[in-house]
Amino acid sequence: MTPELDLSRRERKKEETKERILEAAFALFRKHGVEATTIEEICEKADVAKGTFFNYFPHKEAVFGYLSERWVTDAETRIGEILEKGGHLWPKLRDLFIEFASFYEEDRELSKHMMMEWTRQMHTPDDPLCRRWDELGAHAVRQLQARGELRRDVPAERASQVFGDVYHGTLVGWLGSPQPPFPLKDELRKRMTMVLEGLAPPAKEGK
Amino acid sequence: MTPELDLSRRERKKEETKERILEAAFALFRKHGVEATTIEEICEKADVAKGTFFNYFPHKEAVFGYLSERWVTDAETRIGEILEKGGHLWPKLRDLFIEFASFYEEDRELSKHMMMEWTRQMHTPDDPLCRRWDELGAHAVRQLQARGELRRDVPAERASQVFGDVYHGTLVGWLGSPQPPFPLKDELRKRMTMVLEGLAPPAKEGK
DNA sequence: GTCTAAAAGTGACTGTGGTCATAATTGATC
DNA sequence: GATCAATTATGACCACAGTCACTTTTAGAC
Repeated sequence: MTPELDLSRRERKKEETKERILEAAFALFRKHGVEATTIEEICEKADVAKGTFFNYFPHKEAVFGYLSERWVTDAETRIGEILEKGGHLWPKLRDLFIEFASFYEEDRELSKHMMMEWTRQMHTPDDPLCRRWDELGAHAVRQLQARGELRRDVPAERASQVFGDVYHGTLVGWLGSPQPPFPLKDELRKRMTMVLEGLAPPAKEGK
Repeated sequence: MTPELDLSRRERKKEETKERILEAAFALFRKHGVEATTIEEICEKADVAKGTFFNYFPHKEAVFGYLSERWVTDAETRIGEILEKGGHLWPKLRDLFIEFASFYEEDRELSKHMMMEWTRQMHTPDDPLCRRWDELGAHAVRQLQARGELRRDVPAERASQVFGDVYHGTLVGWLGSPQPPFPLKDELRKRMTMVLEGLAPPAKEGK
């Protein structure tokens, strides 16, 4: 999770400072809420000057980019593992994404802010993280197509975007739904299945 | 567009003030950009005190809620008109939404902020505008189902949400795509068609 | 007209976000 | 060790967002 390997002292210190800021920020967010936490409080807890915070993050909510980054990295790893193995991909991919939803169920408020920040990043042309996410999705869809689990006549990018939109939209809808919210994982499964079935390849006689 | 009908003087003045603030805000947004415009500048141009601004909007970007409101109202009207008439609904609905995309093409920066604000509203439980939007979508889908243009075995709410997610996701993707962006309307048509075809009712022998 | 309560408007005030010139630290070179 | 350039840290500083106690306006009641 923290690849410190063989960095110079300077680089290590930099990592440490960033880590301290992140830890302080999330601890305070969880304790007092995101809105109620000021950057100065984060800095005090992390024992750095205010200016230092801005050397690492352009604004308070940008620390949520760290969560997105971890999220995407995890997804890359887990999807990579699934693609290596044989058998039907779809049920595994679907269940993986449903499993990932646990993260959102854990802390709604934090998740809302992470989502807002993710959306902000989406509005940034050529954001590297969004790029990675897009490529990951397209890659997965190409594999589904290669194994005959998805129609081959739709561009992988488009199909992947549609899946992503539905996944993302469901999460946002859930985060905004009044308490108690609808069952997230169940709804995710149903919507994703709905979309997949619409993109299923034409049935062949055999099997 | 401005239903002044028979309001008391007080109500008329209130409307006027709000209108002045909105006009001033959008004029400045277009001239100097949203970030660069301060609330104080908006107030000066609108000739109101700063406190007055906050009587109408909780923060600067909330003025974009006005655009969303108009957007949804327009959609309600236009969709209502379409539903009243006969014939195939889908091509008309699809073209309507594609036509609505013109709004986003007109001013990308403004659209980004409107989208961000819309997303923020989505995170607010029981936001009345989001409710209206949801109900409108579900209603339209129910009509599609009633006329046999969409499978009847999927809940209208779910299908509507999926359409909404894809529409919204495509717009966000377009707003964040590097210049020159991909052709928005073309992509919208293709993605929406893709989803609809996946939800088409099983073909009957006749026709 | 006067009186009153409620609504709308006001701007001085305050706390925070964010900047930037400067200081301190690092590691490479001699 | 001394010197230097590049990187990182600092906190005084300023502009702005947002609040709130107060003033003004409005629309009835009499």
